[in-house]
Amino acid sequence: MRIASFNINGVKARLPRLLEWLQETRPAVACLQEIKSQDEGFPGHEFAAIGYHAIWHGQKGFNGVAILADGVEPIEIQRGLPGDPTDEHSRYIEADVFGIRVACIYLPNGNPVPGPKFDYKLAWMQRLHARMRALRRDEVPAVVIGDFNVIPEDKDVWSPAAMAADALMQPDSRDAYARLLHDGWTDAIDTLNPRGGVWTFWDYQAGAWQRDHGFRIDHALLSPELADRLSAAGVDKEYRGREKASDHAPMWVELRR
DNA sequence: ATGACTAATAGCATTAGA
Repeated sequence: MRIASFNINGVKARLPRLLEWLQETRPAVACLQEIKSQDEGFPGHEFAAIGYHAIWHGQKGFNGVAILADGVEPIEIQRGLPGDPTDEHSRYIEADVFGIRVACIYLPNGNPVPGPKFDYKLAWMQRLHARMRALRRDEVPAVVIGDFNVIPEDKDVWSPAAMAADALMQPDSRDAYARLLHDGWTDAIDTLNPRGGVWTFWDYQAGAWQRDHGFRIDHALLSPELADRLSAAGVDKEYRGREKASDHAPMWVELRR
């Protein structure tokens, strides 16, 4: 069973690419980030027409997340990341699908550093840590998947020097990511590609795609109950090269039944 | 090199992304 994640950078702008990817790769669950749509503008009927049921948490202009499931209705557990009632960003949605707890996240970018956006990123990561500890306590098979906006190690970026000042690879960002893993979560792509060199994002600018100047910021973290079932993980890289592509490529994990 | 693209919203530029 495949669970996939795709930062689509606009659900309306990306709709043809998105439908194409769903039909060609047919993941059981597809988590979307940056739908950049209000709830009422989300094209749920387009996904229903090809057999996917969806739940979503939208917002005007930017952010926004969704969970699509092949042939079943996701059972929504949580909308919005708990821990700060003043946070109005739509960056978290969690559901039970096929007996698995699926948390779809769009972690704040945090640039520029330093500043209030970076502070928000680190605070958001603390709240995510608390939520993930709660998931571990419940001992449910769980996957936290999406755009983490963290380059975990130097092996996960084409040029550590070029990105050194970026929020995505500040020591504070990396430490916070490592703390998530310390509770027993498995970074699926990293576990199966320990030497690194796997990218999920290529900037639109400066010919980054053509030069393969990318990095890995989209991750799937598996609870111990699910890590035992991991059989493969990868990136659908070729979709980054298609017409009107997102700046992210889809990534996925394959789980044994 | 405070650059370069792209999407969304409201325009005839600005914000946000990473």
